[in-house]
Amino acid sequence: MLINPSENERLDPRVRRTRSLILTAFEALLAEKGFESISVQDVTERAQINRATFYAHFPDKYALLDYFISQAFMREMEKRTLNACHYSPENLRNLILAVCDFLARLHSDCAQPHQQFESLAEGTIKNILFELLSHWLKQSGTKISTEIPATVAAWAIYGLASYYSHSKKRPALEKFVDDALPLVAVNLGQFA
Amino acid sequence: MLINPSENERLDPRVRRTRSLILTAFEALLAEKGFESISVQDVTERAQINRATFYAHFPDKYALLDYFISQAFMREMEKRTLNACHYSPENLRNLILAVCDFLARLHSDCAQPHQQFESLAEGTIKNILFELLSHWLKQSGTKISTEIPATVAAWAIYGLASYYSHSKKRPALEKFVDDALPLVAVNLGQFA
DNA sequence: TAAATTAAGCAACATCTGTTGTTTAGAATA
DNA sequence: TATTCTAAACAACAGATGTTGCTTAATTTA
Repeated sequence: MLINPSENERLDPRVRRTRSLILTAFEALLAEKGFESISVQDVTERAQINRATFYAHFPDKYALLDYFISQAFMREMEKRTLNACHYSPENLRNLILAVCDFLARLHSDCAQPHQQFESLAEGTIKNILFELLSHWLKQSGTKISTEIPATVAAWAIYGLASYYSHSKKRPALEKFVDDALPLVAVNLGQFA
Repeated sequence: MLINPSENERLDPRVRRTRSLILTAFEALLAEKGFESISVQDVTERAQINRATFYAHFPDKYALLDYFISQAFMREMEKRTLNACHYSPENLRNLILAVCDFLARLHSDCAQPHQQFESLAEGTIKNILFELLSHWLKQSGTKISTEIPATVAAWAIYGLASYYSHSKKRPALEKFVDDALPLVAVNLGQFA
């Protein structure tokens, strides 16, 4: 389902248009009310498309959320060129920063990010993080299995970012990452 | 909403009965089909209660899932007396073991544990884990803030357990925990 | 350009949701 | 025990869901 820019271009323009209408409408609605109270109806009315058309693109609103988050998060990774690189403390630092930033923005952009919304978004983002970290660690050419360290790192990073983005009075991001980085890096030294 | 055993007893027996009927029905349905395709109707028919009665107990099926998981997980923690103790590598080991075990069982008990189900269960369990770990770390009487280490530990533990419970050919649990423990313990030494 | 392909619009469906008002029956209390 | 309280059953509601078959219009392709 997830589409990269190049194959996006040779997609039927009607499809591109509809998808973009859906995503824009969804984003606007998220700014107004919580995910749980957004219906497929709401989305299609706002997007000015037929409701049946929605179902030709997504099985349900949960799939839409997944696509929406994936797409936004991957774009963020690409923008920061974190997708194509290797493990180093500096890159890890930037990754943590990026995730904190992304979540903080997500929270400020969404009217009422409730439990359900957050849990689903978390699953989506963590999957991407795990893939990305696995890729990083394998660059080191090590024979050690990367799965366990990548798992711990992906979950820990998300946990930290989630904690940061929920803090009442958010500490300065840079300072927070200074504190957080070593707790993640400590297990990755062997891949540097 | 979550009820401990003592106050459960002095609850109106009709309420106790209904709740137990709902939970039993829900558990049975989870063994048959995925959470996404279980409707409130399904639950109330199986439980042989009126549908409107369901809504007197839970706002929707997501709240039911949350309650179901919380309740089962907390009971597991109590059984292993992990709820009332402090941080030590040995206790941490038991905790990781317990979470792995719980998730593995959850997966074998549920017909089709899909993304949505897992994400929601994860949120519920991790909240409990975070509270429990915060409690542990505070026992040490340290002045250091426990929030960041507790966050990293809760997320990392869940990540590991999730990884374990998804492994195709599950390694021996004891062995897995031997490998996993140090990655979590490394950040908690100061609270021993 | 003409023909073939396929996305989007439209309408109608059975089903499920969450809510409300009323009645009935079981539990707590005086 | 008699009375009061309140949970559960029941019925009916407007609204949303996910699906289908059909028509229309845009696009790709030959």
